[in-house]
Amino acid sequence: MAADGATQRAACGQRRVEGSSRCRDCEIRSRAFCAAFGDAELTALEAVIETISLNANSEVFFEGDTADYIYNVNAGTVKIFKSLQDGRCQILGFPVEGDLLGYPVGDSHTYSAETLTPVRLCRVSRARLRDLASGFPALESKLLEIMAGELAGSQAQMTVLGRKSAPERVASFLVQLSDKSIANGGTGASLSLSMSRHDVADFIGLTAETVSRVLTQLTRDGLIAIPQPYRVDLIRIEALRDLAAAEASI
Amino acid sequence: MAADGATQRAACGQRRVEGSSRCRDCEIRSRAFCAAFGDAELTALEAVIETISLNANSEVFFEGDTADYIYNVNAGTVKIFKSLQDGRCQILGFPVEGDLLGYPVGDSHTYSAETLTPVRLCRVSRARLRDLASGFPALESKLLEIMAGELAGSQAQMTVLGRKSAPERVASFLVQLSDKSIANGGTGASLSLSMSRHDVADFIGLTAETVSRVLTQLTRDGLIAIPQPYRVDLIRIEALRDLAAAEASI
DNA sequence: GTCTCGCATTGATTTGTGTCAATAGGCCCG
DNA sequence: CGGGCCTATTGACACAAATCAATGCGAGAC
Repeated sequence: MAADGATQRAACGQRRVEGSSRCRDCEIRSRAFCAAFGDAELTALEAVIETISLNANSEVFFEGDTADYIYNVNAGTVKIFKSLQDGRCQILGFPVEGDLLGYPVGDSHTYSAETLTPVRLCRVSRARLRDLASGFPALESKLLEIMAGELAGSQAQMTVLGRKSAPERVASFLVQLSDKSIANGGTGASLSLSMSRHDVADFIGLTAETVSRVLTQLTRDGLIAIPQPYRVDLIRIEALRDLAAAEASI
Repeated sequence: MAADGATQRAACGQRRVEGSSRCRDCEIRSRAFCAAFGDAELTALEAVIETISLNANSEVFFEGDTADYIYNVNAGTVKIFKSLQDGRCQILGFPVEGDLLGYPVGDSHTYSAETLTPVRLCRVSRARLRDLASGFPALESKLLEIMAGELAGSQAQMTVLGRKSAPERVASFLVQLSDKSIANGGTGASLSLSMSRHDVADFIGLTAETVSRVLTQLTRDGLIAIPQPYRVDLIRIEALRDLAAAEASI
């Protein structure tokens, strides 16, 4: 799903603001924060939302930037990350369609965001959203639900980063992608990665070489197959889950 | 670690419910989610809040438990953590007075919580809180703000766990404690730890031995002093900040 | 007072993962 | 079609932190 979009990239401006969008036709509305708005409120929402298209490998915002907008990913994959002085990088997540980008509170962005593939975003001014929210308590309720989900996700990832071995980390990553794919209607058995080995490594706290070695080993053990570098088939997914779930099964 | 608490539990009442509390006299109300309530609403709040006292080393709830309540720490220190099957443990944080325990959404707790010191908690039924919230949009707004702050904190910790060296991790931990102490009105130069070396290690993704070695080295280098095992004086705090802030200074 | 137990510290050694380096494959471009 | 570039893979080696082990210290029990 990643590479095909490259055609759109063409020679056009890296960031195209396409103006107001038709939220009532939006296919992912039910998965985004916009789900908080009923049909009646959609007109108000459409008035404050802009749609933006970005090429692959372009920045959305940097850590420390004033946070004037929040975004919703409409299509494509983004990486959000924190950088250290010497170039080390911790990737915090890979938001895809339906995911929120940027927090609804705070003055500035606490992480950087960069596209991995061509991406379509919805952008809303936070000031305007705040005005809207005063009339719709359901919005803050929805945002709260989203933030709580993200917090639980970060805490699971803290466990991966702080306490799991390299094979457990890679398995956790693959299972996570698989689950997300299933949630979006896929089978979860064949994954299309939109990020490099290096990005995977920066997400799970390893190096690209170690990720590569572990993937090779998992292939030898028959848990996965890698027909192309950016495609992973999960052959023995229960075994992968066992490896990933060093977690106590509550 | 859940096991040791079992001994103490027998002797004295492990959990004393002290009944409704007087929120208008509460000294930490401005730091807790209860700050969302104005003086007028305090009576309603007092009606649904219970105060609980716990000994050190007693569990508040376990990961997977049905989340009927959320809690606010009133006094003392708690640890929240996730356990792996083989006993590995990742501590997610050390909530202290003013901090929220448990999420306002979701069916069950996503982590376990255990006291490190004697603790006083406020407990609110989530169902009752939901009823209250329908009348006060400020509550969800406040909860949203709290969750966003916690999310930003987890993401900073992900960077510590995924990308920092042992000395950087220990320095990050000390600076974080110092900042929290300053925020609560202290000088931030002399810290009283309420957790063991082992707990520190489980928080920053090391072993107790490594934490001990790093602390010894920092002492030799004159950055800190350790008059007693549970007390740390930060002598050259700028140097500690430099070490911790491998972060790009935005 | 002495015994015991848990925790912190320190040392010796091992090991998992990082680092450095070389090779190979895919893709775009001229 | 060949050249350059980027990424993935693989190997050899180094090193940071884990593991294993021993000692010491302080608090509570009796």
